[in-house]
Amino acid sequence: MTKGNAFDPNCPTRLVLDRIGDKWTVLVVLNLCQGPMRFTQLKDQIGGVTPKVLTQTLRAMARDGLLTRHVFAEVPPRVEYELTELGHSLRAPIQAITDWAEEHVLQVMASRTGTLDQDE
Amino acid sequence: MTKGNAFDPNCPTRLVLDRIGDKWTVLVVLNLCQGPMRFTQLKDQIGGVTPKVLTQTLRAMARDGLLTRHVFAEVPPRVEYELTELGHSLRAPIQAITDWAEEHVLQVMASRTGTLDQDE
DNA sequence: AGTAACCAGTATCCAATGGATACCGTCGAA
DNA sequence: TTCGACGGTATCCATTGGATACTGGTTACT
Repeated sequence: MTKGNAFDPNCPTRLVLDRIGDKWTVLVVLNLCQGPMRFTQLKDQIGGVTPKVLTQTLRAMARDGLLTRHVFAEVPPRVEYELTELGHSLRAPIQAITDWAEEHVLQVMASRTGTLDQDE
Repeated sequence: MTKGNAFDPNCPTRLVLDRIGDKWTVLVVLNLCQGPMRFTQLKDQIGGVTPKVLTQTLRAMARDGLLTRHVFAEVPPRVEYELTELGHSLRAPIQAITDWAEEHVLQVMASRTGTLDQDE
């Protein structure tokens, strides 16, 4: 459908782009690739995320069908988040982005600090 | 270097992730892939972006070495933005993301609206 | 002569978002 | 009895994003 006009703000692709463009979403996917995980575990893994924001992220991702939220009726409470098939399918493209980031971070940092002596 | 710990907030990969995770950055790259472009042209192509934000985005991208900003001493003024080699190298991973978005947007929308009758 | 348009932005203001911090209830362990 | 684990909320504030209006030099139009 309407290939390439993610430039149209009404294009649904933009909505999807907004979600997966989210910093935390990317990190959540990368974590959950390895299997289901609990809230606190996730929070500890992903440095710097506050519980509020993590909750928001997870809820939004669940709403979009990227992951499931499974509450166990236990005490202490246990909630597991697990990628859906859809969520798993995001892994490859996200990996492409993070690979790029890791590969080129030095160039970016060099450019950012005005050090223009990168010759790669 | 330190593969996989984009989870550490101090990891430079996070910084890069923040930039390329930016909605407008992605759209700018996609536009500039086809060749250099002027400010207004870019603004018109990318629906919904305000000049202030576009300026911010372009400046940040230039700072990070993703594109160059070429000012022509003409009147009316002309400023051309062009991807650097580094910027071009971002195309593939970004394309992977947008392709995913276009492929799965229906599933996401279906999940979002609660319509669970999506079966490919 | 006056005026409007072009271009690449600023300036200003307001709403939404992100993030820091503190707190909650339930239960078992010390 | 008080503490900690767990999975979050509640509250507050700073930063950001976005909408709208404006600038200035020149040329084209009326």
